[in-house]
Amino acid sequence: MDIPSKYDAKSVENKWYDYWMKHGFFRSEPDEREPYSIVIPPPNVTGVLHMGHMMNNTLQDVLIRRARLNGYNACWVPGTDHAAIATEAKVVAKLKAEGIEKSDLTREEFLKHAWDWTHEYGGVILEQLKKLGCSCDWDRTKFTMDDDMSASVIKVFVDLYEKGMIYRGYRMVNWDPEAKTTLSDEEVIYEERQGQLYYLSYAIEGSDEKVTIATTRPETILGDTAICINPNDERYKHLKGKKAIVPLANRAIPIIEDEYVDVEFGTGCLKVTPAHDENDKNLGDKHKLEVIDIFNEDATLNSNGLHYEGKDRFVVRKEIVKELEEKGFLVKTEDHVNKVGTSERTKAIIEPRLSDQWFLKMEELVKPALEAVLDTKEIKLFPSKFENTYRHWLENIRDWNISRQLWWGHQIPAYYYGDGEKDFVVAENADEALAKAKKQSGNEALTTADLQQDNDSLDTWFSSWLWPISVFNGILEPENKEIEYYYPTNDLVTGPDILFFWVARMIFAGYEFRGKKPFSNVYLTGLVRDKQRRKMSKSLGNSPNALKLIEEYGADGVRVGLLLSSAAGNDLLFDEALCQQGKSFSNKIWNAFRLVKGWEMADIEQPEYAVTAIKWYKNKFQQTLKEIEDQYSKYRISDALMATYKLVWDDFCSWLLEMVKPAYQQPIDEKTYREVIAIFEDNLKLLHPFMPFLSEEVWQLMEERTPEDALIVSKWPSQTDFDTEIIKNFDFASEVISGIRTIRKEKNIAFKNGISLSLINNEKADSVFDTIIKKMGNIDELSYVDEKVDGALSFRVKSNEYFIPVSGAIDVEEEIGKLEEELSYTEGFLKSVQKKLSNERFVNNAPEKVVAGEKKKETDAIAKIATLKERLISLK
RNA sequence: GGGCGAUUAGCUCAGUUGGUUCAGAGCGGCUGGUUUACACCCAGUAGGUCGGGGGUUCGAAUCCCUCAUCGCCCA
Repeated sequence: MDIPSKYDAKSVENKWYDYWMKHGFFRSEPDEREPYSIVIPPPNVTGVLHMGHMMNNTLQDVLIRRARLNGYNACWVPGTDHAAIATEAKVVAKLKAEGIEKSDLTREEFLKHAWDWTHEYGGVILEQLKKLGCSCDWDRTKFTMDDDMSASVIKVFVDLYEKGMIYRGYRMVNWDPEAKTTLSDEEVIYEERQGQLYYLSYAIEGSDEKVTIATTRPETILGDTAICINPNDERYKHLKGKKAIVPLANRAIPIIEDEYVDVEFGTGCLKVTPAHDENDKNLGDKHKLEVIDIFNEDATLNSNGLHYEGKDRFVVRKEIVKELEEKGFLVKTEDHVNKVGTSERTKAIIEPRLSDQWFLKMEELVKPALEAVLDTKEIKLFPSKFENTYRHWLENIRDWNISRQLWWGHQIPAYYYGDGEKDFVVAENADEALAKAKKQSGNEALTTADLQQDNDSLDTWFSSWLWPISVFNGILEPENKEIEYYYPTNDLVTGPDILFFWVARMIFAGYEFRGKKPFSNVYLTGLVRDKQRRKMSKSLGNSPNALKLIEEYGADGVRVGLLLSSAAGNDLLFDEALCQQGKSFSNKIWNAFRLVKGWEMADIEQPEYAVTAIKWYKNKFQQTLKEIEDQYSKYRISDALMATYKLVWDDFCSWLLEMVKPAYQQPIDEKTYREVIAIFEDNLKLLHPFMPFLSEEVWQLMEERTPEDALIVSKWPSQTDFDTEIIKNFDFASEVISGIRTIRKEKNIAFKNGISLSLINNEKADSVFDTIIKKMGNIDELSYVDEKVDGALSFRVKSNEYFIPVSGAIDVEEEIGKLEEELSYTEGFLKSVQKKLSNERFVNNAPEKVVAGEKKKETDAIAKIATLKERLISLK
């Protein structure tokens, strides 16, 4: 068979993915095995794969493939999220481009467009995940707006309402004037902006006096309903009980007192606009102030805005400052940096706004969620540093505003039958609503036509917080076989940016609706950044095209590249060079396979070096496997990969294969061959979670396999005891080989020229690796001697001395120089050890083990110094 | 403004409860090497007063204090 020297990822990836799919290896159904389940963090249904997804899903695939190899019934549930604001915004923009305004459409018409859009672009991202090798159970693919998923959301809403946990309130909310909807606190991003502080002069009613206030938002003076001073502020005491006149509006407003006012800020005198500021609203409630809302829903001014009606808030800010200045109300302006809230999705500046919204009480939901993560550790966060952040958020949480003024999403199941504030019912459908409405109103004549369903829809997260339950239909049929089997799920892999949006809320939902945690472990990945530490984003254009990367480096190469430097919770500075490293690794494994595959077997005796080499590798493999298991258990996936990488590249390829390799064009004995193949197979199993395609390809090329024998469903190597002695002996031998190589290099002795080696075995080193030293160093003759060999080059490993005689004169001066350097270094080392040992307090206080270690160092150093000195004398 | 975390080799990071190797890895660098699996390779090698200062201890990258710089979360 002629195998190309370069691994060609493109030609094999689709082949194996189809094969795995065809044989249903990703499929999971409840059976007698122990389950291992993961639910995917559902990406935006119309989104495309970006680096964050790639990393996130690679990690999930590693976990799920490893679980599968470990004999679990592995189930990875894929799906997508309807992403209310983002998707609605895209559809609105698309319609606009076609000359259609959303306001010209009915809800039904708009939803039809939205569904068309979803069907056209929906699920592209899932196809991309397949290219990456993700082994999701695609038959389970869910969408947050599937009928059953929607029904779950509505049922939960009704339940919570009936429990008194959902209420309607007239509250200050975060208003996105661009999307014309409210946002939850978590969807607001605070940014520092350079602005100005305007000092405005208000006249005092019935006097010539004026008072100056400082504000960052001069346009809101039209909504002012009070001036507030601190009662402890001597400067303004005389104003108590008086009234001030709002400039331009000429309204008289009361001057109130409250300790809330910071006397240090501005002039120590505050204008109060209850309709447009959270703190002012609180003041207003406390002092029973009038509320004047000056904005429309798109943040243009309404009729309270006088002659500014219809103009945008920022246009008005400029114009009103000009007018105030012209009319003498503007005292001065100062530069001022302030934090403004912006919409996570539309980037619009958030306007605090009073409106009727739906809220979910948080107080009770938070308790079990805090306990599970911080006390019982029923749910573990990796890395644990996020526990602090989690605690802080949960302890300061406010009720969750769950209504959105959007059409794309789950419509709130509240039905109004009258104009009164309480003339509504909450029900799962119109029929039930009618029955409830009749009962509640006492009006038996009501018909469905009299009911008006709430126009708002629910926050996207109000559906995704149910995800681990609803994908198994655990809301509608709480005792079905699937939910009982797969829930709680095992691991969740997601970014820390949605720790609050999603993770915490799933924990709330899990305890509230199942009385159980939704998952046991949460692995929080870092954000993917570019080399300059900038977040990957479309606007910066610094996000590489995911599919192009796969094409260039192979899915396995990209997976390895992403995992190599992605310690949990640490940001990943993405560099394509890492994918190149992954690709090189693929090629390395490929070529190891080519080498082994090319060997001719013969009925010859197994050489001693091969016996030893294989014995060593088997122990080394076990040692590494133990390490890898430990790293997996701590979710240190990149460390597990690095350990695998070094095992395969260094120990397997560079050492084992070189050690057992037959001479050029010579056959290999059958026993060694079989053992190397078995070892190779075990390596492939360790590699499979990271590099599924390459490992399966090599596995299948090794021999004919039935589908049941495919690598993806093979058995993970089991752990056994291992002998550390042989590993130590090997390490010693490898230092000897290294010494030989160094001398060869320094003296320009080509490897093909055999040399002889003599040694004084002060260390009483085991001779078991001698045949290997001979082979790896191309040593013709290896002899044990008692005396120094004159006229030979030498090196030392611990206190052992090695001599390589060379033809012609050796450079005595150079040799002496080297020896002296080594001697002075060792003497310095001995001195520091002896200093420690002569310190009584050290000897008395340090543990015996440590003292013994130091004494051993002392003995070794003394022995080495002796050999060095003797050698020097013989040369001089 | 409040809270949390970080600062170790040119880069990205390990370093577990303070103590066996006078601090480790990968990448990159440098030097040499291609008839004999792989130059997407092999071999060898250099590189760090563990951010600064102080303290506790027989002993500190590790614990405490302080300063500096950076990041994240919240208001």
